[in-house]
Amino acid sequence: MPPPPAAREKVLDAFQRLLIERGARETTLDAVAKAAGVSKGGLLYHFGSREALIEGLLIRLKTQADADLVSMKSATEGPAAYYIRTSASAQTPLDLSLLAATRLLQRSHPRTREVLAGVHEQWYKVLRSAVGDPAVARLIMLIGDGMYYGATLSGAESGPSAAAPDVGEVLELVDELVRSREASGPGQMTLPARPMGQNRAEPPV
Amino acid sequence: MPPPPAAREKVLDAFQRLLIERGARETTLDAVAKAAGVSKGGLLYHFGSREALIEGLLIRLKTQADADLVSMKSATEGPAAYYIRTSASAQTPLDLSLLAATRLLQRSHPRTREVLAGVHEQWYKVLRSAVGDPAVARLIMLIGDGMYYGATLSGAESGPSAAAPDVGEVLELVDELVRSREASGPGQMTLPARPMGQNRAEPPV
DNA sequence: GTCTATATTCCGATAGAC
DNA sequence: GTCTATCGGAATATAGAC
Repeated sequence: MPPPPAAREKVLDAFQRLLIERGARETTLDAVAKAAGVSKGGLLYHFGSREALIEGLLIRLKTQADADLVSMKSATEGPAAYYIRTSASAQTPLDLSLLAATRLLQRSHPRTREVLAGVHEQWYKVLRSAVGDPAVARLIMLIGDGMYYGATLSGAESGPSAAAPDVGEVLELVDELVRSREASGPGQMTLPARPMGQNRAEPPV
Repeated sequence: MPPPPAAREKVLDAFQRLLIERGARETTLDAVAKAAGVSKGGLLYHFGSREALIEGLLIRLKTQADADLVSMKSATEGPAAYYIRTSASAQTPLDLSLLAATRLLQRSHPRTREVLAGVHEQWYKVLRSAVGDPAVARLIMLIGDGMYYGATLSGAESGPSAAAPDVGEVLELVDELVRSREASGPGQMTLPARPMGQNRAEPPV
C-alpha cells in the first residue's frame, strides 16, 4: 500500500498549528497554505472549502481520540492515572488536535462541540468502569479538564504559575480521595455539607 | 454624576455575546455594531479600533473579577465553596466576560492570556490563604477550571451529559478530601504513588 | 495534483455631513 | 456623538494552464 499523500497531512498540521498560535481569526486559507508549503489552489484541491478543512481536523481528532482510548483502557497505571497524567501534557498529536478544535468553538456551529463532547463522554465511560465511585470518576474528569484548561492558558514564554500543580501532586491527592472513599464503604454516599476553607472555624448560624 | 454613556456598554455587551455565540472569526465590527444597535462609525467613535474593543472587554473583565474577589473572600460558605459553586455557572456578567475572553485566546497575542492568568492567580491567592494545604488549594483550582471548561463545551440545547457533576457532589468530595488531609496531619505531605482505577487489583510488575 | 490568476464579497478604518 | 459613504486590502472560492 503506498503511503497516503503527505500534502493533506501537512495542511492539517499547519491548520492546527496556526489555530493554536494565532487563533481562528488569523488562520486564513492563505496562511494555512503558506505554512504548509503549498499554494492556495493546492490546499483547496484536498479540502474544497474552509468547512471541509475543519471537518478534516475533526475526523483526525476522532481517530486520535479512539486510539488514545485503547491506551487508556490498557494502561498499567490504570485509566484514572493515565487520564490525569496525559491531561497535563499539550504535546502529543492528540493534544494538538484538541487544542486546535477548542479554537473553533462557537455556539452557532455545533459540530465541533459535538465531537469534543463525544470524546469527553468516551473518556468518562472508561473512567466510570475503572473507578468504583461514579462521583469520583466525575471529579477526575473535572481535574483532567482543569489541567487541560491550564494548558490552553499557558503560553510558551510564561513560566509555571504558583497555581499550577504538577502531575504527581494531583495523582497523590486523587489516590487519597479514592482510598478515603473505599474506607468509608460504598453504601455511604451522602454527607452533610460543611463550609470549606475555614480551618477549624465553625460557620455563623 | 450623570450616568455613563450607555452606548459603550451596549457595544461591549454585543461584543461578548457575539464572541460566545459565533466565535472570534464571525465577530466583525459590522456584526457587533448591528447587534448593539449602532452604526459602525458610532462604534468606532467609542472604540477606535478592533484592538481597542478587545482592550475594553479585558478592562471590564478585570473590574468584574476584582469585585468577585471581594465576594469570594467574605463568603460565609468559605472561599473554596464559593469558588467551586460559582465556577459551575456561566450566567453572571463575570462569566460572560470570561467566556468571551476565552474566545480571543491565541499565543501570538499575549494580552488576553495575561489578563486571564492574572485573574487565575488572584483566585489562587485567596484559596491558598483559606485552605490549609497548598496542594488542596491547587486541586480546587483545577476542579473550578474543569467546571468552567465544561461550561465552554456545553451548548444551550444539549442536555447535561453523564459526565457532568452537580455542584453539591463536588463540594462533598472536596470537603471529604480536606477532612482526610486534616486528619492525617500537616506534616505528612508525601505519600508513595499507587496505581488508581484498579479497585483492589495490584498492577502487573 | 499543483500551480497562477482572477472574480466577488467582506473587513477594518477614515472622511466628513449633521 | 452618531451617522453614511467610501477607500484599500484581505478573505473565500473558482477557472483554467501545466
